[in-house]
Amino acid sequence: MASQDPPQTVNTVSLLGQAYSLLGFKIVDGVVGAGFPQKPSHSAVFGQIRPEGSRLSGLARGANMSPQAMGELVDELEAMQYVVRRPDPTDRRAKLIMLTPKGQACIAAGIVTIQGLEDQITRVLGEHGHRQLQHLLRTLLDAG
Amino acid sequence: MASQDPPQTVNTVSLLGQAYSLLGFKIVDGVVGAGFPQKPSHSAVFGQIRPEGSRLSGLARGANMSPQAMGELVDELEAMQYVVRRPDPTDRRAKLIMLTPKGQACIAAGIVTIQGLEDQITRVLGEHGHRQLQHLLRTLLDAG
DNA sequence: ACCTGATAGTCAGGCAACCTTAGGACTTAC
DNA sequence: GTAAGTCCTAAGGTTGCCTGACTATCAGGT
Repeated sequence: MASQDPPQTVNTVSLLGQAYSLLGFKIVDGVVGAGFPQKPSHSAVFGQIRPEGSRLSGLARGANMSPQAMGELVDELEAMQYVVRRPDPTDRRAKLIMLTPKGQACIAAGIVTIQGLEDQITRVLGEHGHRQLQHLLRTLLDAG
Repeated sequence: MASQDPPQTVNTVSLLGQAYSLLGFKIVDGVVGAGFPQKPSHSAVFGQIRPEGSRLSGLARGANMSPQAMGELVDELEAMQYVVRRPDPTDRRAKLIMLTPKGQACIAAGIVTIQGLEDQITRVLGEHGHRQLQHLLRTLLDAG
């Protein structure tokens, strides 16, 4: 979403978008740079998959997308050997999406990358500023 | 970009993304609600077109996309009579994308909508909080 | 045991918003 | 006056999602 004001009067929404885009790419770059090739959309899986395994439909709901779209993401991650599909012992309709050791290492790299970014934000804004930013954003979201 | 932490430890990037997405949709909703149907991608044009007219290639650079993609957006806006293509008198290779009166009215509605949102943000965060949020985001972006 | 209705996953096809490659019209610099 | 660069367009591909239709399974009532 771009500004509809003259460029110098940048609005809050535009600032939010730029900051998000900047940091989002840095995360993927960091993880890819650590030797775990992936696409941005894959974080919809990595971001919420549980250690005991998650169901496709649950992942889809959590990422707010259709089960079909999530199925495609899982296909790709399975081909890259980050996850496997296993029959769910408690429900023969379902399959559990489970992380392989490689997938676990990828998530670990993601956590390291994100923590590094958070540290970087703290360095730029100061600890107080960083906390304040989070608080302001959360307040904004709660007011929705 | 989803969190790669457990859900309760939401990170800054995720917060930024949510806030951006929330507000971005509100802008388009506001303008559409004011009687100016359009797609979110069209704001890439409305957000930066100049009153004297802009060139396609300039708009494309400003929106960080290919001239071809921008051409398609302009095609759509032209079909909806928000803009017209006129030959640039100073360069016969180029065409100037110019707002029609309807396009100008649409931008005016956009400005009103954004101002309303900014006011809403101020109401939620307080004037001090809003200024602080902008300052923090700008600092973050400058540090790139 | 049987039918009904919901749920889990998959297959097929489609659409939006970008991209790259290629090329024709025109301008500017040497 | 030619070469190189810029402005736009045409054609086709990719990504990331969607809806619709289908099968297998489950859970509830009868």
